[in-house]
Amino acid sequence: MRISKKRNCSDCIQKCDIHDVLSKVNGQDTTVSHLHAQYKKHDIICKQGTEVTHAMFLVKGFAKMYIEGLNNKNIILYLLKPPAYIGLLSFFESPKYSYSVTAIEDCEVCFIELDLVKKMYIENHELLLCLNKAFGKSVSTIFKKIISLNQKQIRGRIAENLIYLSEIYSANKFHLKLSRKEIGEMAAISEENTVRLLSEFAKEKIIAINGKEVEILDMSLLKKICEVC
Amino acid sequence: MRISKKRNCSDCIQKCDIHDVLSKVNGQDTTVSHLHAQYKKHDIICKQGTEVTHAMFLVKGFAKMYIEGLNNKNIILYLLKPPAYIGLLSFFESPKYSYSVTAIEDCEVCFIELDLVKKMYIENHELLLCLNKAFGKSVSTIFKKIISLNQKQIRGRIAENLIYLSEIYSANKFHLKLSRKEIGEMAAISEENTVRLLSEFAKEKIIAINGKEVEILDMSLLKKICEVC
DNA sequence: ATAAAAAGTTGATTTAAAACAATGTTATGT
DNA sequence: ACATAACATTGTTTTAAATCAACTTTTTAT
Repeated sequence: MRISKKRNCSDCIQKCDIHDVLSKVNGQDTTVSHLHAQYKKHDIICKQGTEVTHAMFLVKGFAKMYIEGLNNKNIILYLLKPPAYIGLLSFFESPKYSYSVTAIEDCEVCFIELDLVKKMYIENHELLLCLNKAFGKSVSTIFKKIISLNQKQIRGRIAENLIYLSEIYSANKFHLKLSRKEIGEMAAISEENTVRLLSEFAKEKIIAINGKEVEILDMSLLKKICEVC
Repeated sequence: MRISKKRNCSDCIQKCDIHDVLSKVNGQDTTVSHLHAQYKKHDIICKQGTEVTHAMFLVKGFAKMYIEGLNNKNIILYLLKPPAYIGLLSFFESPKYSYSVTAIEDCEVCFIELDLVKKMYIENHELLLCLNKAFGKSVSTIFKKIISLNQKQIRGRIAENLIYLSEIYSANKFHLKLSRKEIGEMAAISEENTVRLLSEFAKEKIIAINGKEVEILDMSLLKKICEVC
């Protein structure tokens, strides 16, 4: 973590739900400020097993949300794309993070006092519904992940993750911020197998890959592979 | 599902949080009644993909909570022991169940109008915290499950589940309501391997098994196997 | 009481993926 | 500019678990 400084909500490039709520309550010009922190690539934003001290909101930059497993092997559940709540799953009465979040590129995170969020969560119906909805969505995504990781073959899992990355970047051609190892961690696959499968897909003209540049050439076939394997 | 009839909360053998809250608000004698339904073993209490219509509370009998996967293979996340909320995870703004719950023995379930729960959830701080806490706990359990299913060997996973069953039944000797196939589904293992491993443990005098009767003879060794594999 | 279905078990083979080893390429630090 | 570390790739072998087949036992239905 690098620079940390207080920033007024009205100066923020993102307008989170909390800001929206405060705006409605206090008028357009809110005087609330929160700590904003800058993270460089590979910096840990929150660490599994540590105590929750703030609600966090990703303002800028992508991050990965993962569970730290055995033998230094992680499983990446999903990527966080701004604007997004970080650590939301632990907001619901869990004193410690049960997963970690790490920047995969330079990020900016807004730290909101937990007490303020809790107070507003209880007092504001709209915010409560909003946060709960985001939460519920995370959970159902995780259930699908469980089935995928356990019941699909690695080829289908890599295909699935390529589709996911395409959706996250809203493009069929994108620049990866993840290493091969990390792509593998998204699918619970070894790095060597990840490379092999990516090469296979390239050879089959399903994707084109050049270093970190990836382009999906045959999305419909990728989707078929995803369903069948 | 068999018999369904309205039952007054004060007549219920369990006193859920909602009853507790209503008691405090309206005095000890609440006139609220909810539909109670009886389920036989194997009856589906809620089905993945169907719409949430009520909040449900398990009053009597054990049930399994599972995700329906590919090729008719389920993964059982955990067992529900009364008193317990059913379908709580879908209460948080998910219109459809993302998992299923099925009775593993005769069960009684209380159906609470969703609107009532939502109203009380918003109006009552204590209930909100209570439900959120139960929810957060489910989620962190699921994360551990993900690591276990993906990173442990099947021997460790079976050991882990035997320990879990012992905890659920609060005894080192218990009568299984689950089939071998279902035990396997708790650990994402085939039925044949499940039987093999149970036989191995019996052979090694770690457990004694006689049909559905299971007794854990060496809990500390089981825990070691669970950690190492 | 009996037949059929479901569940449990055992043995053997196949398969999918990890693991291991070695080499090459790219990025980073000095 | 160069050395080192990190990342990527390729080839091969090993391993863990699934799958398949066949049989036995238990439970359920008639």
